[in-house]
Amino acid sequence: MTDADAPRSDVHDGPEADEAPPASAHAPLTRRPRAAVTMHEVAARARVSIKTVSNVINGYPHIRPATKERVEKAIQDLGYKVNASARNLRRGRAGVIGLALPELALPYFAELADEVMKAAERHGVSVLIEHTGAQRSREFDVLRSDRRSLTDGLLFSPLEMAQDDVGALTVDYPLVLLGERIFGGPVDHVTMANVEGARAATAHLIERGARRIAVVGSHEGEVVGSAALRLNGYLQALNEAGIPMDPELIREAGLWHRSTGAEATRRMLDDGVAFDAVFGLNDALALGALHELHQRHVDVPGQVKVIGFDDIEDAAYSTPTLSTISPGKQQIARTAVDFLMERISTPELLLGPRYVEAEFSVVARESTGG
Amino acid sequence: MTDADAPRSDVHDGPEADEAPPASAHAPLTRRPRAAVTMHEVAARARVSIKTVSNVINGYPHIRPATKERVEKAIQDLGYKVNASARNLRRGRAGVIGLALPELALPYFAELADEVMKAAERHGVSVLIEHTGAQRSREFDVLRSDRRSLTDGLLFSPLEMAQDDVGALTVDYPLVLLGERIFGGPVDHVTMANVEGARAATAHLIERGARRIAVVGSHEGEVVGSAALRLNGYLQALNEAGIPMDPELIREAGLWHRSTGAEATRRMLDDGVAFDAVFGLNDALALGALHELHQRHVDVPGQVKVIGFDDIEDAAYSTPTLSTISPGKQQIARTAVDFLMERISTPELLLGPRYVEAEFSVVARESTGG
DNA sequence: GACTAGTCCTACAACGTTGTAGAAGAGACT
DNA sequence: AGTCTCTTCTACAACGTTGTAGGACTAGTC
Repeated sequence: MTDADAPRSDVHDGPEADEAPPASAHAPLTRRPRAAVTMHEVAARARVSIKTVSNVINGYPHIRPATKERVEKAIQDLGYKVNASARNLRRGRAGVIGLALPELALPYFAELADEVMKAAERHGVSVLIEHTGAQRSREFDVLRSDRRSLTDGLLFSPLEMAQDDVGALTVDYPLVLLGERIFGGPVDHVTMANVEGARAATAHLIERGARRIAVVGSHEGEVVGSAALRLNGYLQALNEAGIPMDPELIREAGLWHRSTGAEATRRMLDDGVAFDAVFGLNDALALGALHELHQRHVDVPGQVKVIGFDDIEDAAYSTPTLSTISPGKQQIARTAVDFLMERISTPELLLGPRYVEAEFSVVARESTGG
Repeated sequence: MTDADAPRSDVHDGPEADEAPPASAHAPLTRRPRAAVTMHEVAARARVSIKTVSNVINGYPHIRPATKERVEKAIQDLGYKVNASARNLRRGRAGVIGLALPELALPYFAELADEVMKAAERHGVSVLIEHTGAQRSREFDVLRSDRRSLTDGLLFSPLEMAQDDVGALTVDYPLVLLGERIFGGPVDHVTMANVEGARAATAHLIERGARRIAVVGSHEGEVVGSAALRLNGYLQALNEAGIPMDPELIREAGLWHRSTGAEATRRMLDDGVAFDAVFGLNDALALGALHELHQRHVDVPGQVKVIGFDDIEDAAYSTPTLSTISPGKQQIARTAVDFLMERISTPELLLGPRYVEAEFSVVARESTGG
């Protein structure tokens, strides 16, 4: 049972370099620099065909235990790793999905990315993250980028594209849209219950006795988009409660950062507008408002109640802790990844675009006396 | 000038499926499901060899302008995109680097990832992010994962592996280590000036009059690691100022979250330990401390000054705003990516492991009286 | 008008894997 | 013994790209 006389069948097409230089004891310290082990080498060592190695790796059932062991040992010994490029080429699939979002430094997107990665892991795929930097042109670029061929599909969360750009969503790879910039496109769309969530946030403030509820973060003239939808929910709640809307209480903030939230609040205070609550259209804005109110020695929740939207982690640790709407990030991520993987694995199934709004909940914390 | 009679040279090995089914008028509405355009089809349309298409795409200089135009038009017409798997297989390079970190939901890592992606973009490569969830076993897994063949190299930021695990860093692909868990490994290492930064933070508190400076976030028994190094810097600063160290002021916190920072502070207050400053070993801890001090109506910076470490974005928007040490995240990211790309593109250059500490700065904000 | 030196293009053979087809042998049933 | 089925394995040909080698021109040189 020596190695030498084995009938090495499939060896002729293996790399010739594999033959040891005859009897010249080569310095074993010279580690071979970068020659990755291939199936051929494993096959030669285990004295099976390269296809059998492939079969072992892919869990093909009809393999004699002895053979399987021999192959597995050879894999161990040589430290073999499958070459993903070759496998992907052959299988026509990359095992990678793309996630395009504005910026990881924005907490909501970092947390979303986190959930997406966890969801992707359940499907055994990796995630390639791409930044758009919230630049319109880069959002278009991402859709047509060469990198698309590195991924089997894309989760796309635009922040600048608008309803008119719906045409750009017609692409020849699986695409799932996130967010609320575009509706009714030709693709699966997973989003949060913006209108209902905002209505609930506002209703929560009303329940706690607020009557002059300021909104921070509106976007003048917007029709869809988080700002418009959430403002809509706010107006619905006021209406339901029979509270008149006061335009002075609706404050613009282009970017939804703490700084802009603080600034909008500052202006409102400077304008002398009376209010007993602030609805920040996202948590960053609300935290900014909180910050400014504290600066001005306005008691929260005593004089002014504050609520946000998104339930980012910070909201639980601010001073005071921030009430907010939890939009179901995990459900969004899971649904989106499930949809995408479904499209990827059964492209022949030509079902129409699906639309899902995740379930939200009101998280009552100190900032609303909660 | 029809297409039909063109002498289609290189076509015999093109996909046979391309031939239309004989005269059966197939419903034109049935969009061809998923047959990506290949170079073969572009070549056939432009009536050149497939290699010429490749040459055009890769900017090979000796191509007649007319030919080039014809090829480019065909690419346009067919919407051709190169297949990354095939290219990578052939080139032996993926154009993707891995970034393994504990969790994106931790602000420091989200911001680091952001900077890494920007740095990667300058090199024209994509970033595949992997979570370790701060689990020791997963940190080992990441180093040996199958996914390594999807990437040309790895930026690795462990949080649980320790000095003893240095052996695991001997891998056969380019690897750059981040963080301060392991030193003196066989790989390039980029980190921040933990000791010096912590010393500066402590000195800053001393300058502002603090004498009983509590530390929140220590890790008992740790020798390397951010906790140990930063504690070390703290002790050095005390020593330089001739202030005796009081063990009661050094408070443990395993995880560096706001909640644990708040809790450690709470315990310290409950214990009745007197202190006039808190050095949170990271910003999250410091923000937690800030939160707890506020709950207990302790004035910051009046009664107690607080400083953190990392300069996460939140630090600038807390109430009061948090002084901190800015560790040079951008420099870290850029240096790490530069090192990695250098290793990837010139693997034959066997230079020894390099070690870089980024430059830090003290950011004085309200929490230390600004 | 033969040589050399480009220029522009093509054919072929890889890269490392997996799907398809099928061969060889063992066992089970006529 | 002959047929059938199942198990276990192998050979071959792809997947779509690019490096190598070289062929067919054109233009310049002596």
